Amino acid sequence: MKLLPHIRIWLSTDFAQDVIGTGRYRLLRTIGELGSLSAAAEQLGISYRKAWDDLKKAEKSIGCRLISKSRGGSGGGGKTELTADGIRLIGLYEQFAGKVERFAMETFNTLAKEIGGGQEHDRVP
Amino acid sequence: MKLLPHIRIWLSTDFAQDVIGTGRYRLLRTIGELGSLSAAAEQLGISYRKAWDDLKKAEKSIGCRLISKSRGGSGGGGKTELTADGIRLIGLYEQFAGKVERFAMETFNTLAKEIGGGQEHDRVP
DNA sequence: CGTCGATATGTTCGCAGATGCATGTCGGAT
DNA sequence: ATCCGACATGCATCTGCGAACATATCGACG
Repeated sequence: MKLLPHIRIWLSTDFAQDVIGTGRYRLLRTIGELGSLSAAAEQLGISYRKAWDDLKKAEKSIGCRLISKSRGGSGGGGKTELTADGIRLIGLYEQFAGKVERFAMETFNTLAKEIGGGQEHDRVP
Repeated sequence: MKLLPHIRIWLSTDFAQDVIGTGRYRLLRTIGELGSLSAAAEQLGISYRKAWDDLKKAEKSIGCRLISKSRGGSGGGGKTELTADGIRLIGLYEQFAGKVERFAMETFNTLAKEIGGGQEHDRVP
C-alpha cells in the first residue's frame, strides 16, 4: 500500500472554472520567457493551435487580457509579452501551488507514518 | 481578478495513478455506511455500472482488495463491507484532503491579500 | 430446489475535447 | 510596395470516456 499524493491545483473564478492550472501556467511562463506564442508552443511540445486555444480560454475565464501581442517585425516575426495581469497571475499561481504542494508532501509523510504502518493483504488477482 | 483556488487531491502509487479521489472516497464511504454497493450507487446518483467500475479500478491501482463481498441472503440480498485496508485508505484520504484543503484556503487568502490588490485592466471583449 | 436481489461483466452509442490540416491576416523591415 | 513569419481561426477528424442497455451468475433463505 505504498501511496503518494498527487495534487492538481487550479485557480477559478465565481463565474468560470479552470482559469489556470499547471499546463496553462507553464504556457504563460514560457511565453514570457521567449516572447513568442508559437515558440512557446514548440518548446512545450504542443501544437500552436492548442496553445492558442488554451490562452483564449484562460483569458475568457478570467475576464482580462493576459498577453499583449503584435505582428510584423524583422523577418515578419511578431512579439508577445505578458500583461501586468498576466505577470501577477503566474506569480500568484507559482507561489500558491508551491506552498500547497510542499505542505501536502510534509503532511502526507506524517500521516502515512501514523496510519499506513500496515502491510498489504488480499492481493488482488 | 477575483480568484479562488480549486484543488483536486488524489492518492496514487508508483505504478498506477488515480487510486482514490473525492468521487471514489465518497463511494467507499457510502458503501461502508450502507453495506451495499448497489445501494451506495443509488444514493450517490450514479449507475451501478459506474460504481462497480470505479471500485475495480481503485482495487487494481492500489493492488489490494478494498471491500469484501458476498451474495445471497435473506431476500437474495448480499452484503458488502470495507476491508481493513479499505478503512485505512478512506481514513488516510479524509485526513489528508481535509488538512490540505484547509491549508490551501488560508494560504490563498493571505497571498491574494498581498498580491491581488490590483484592479482589472483590459477587459476582454 | 426455486426465488430473489445483489454482484459481475460485456456491448454499444453518443459526445466532448484533442489533434491535425488549411487558410486568412497583419504590419514592421527592407 | 513587397515579403515574411508569427498571429488568428475555421473545419474535418479522431479518440477516449461515460452513460445506457442487456444479461449472466451466485448463494443464503424459505
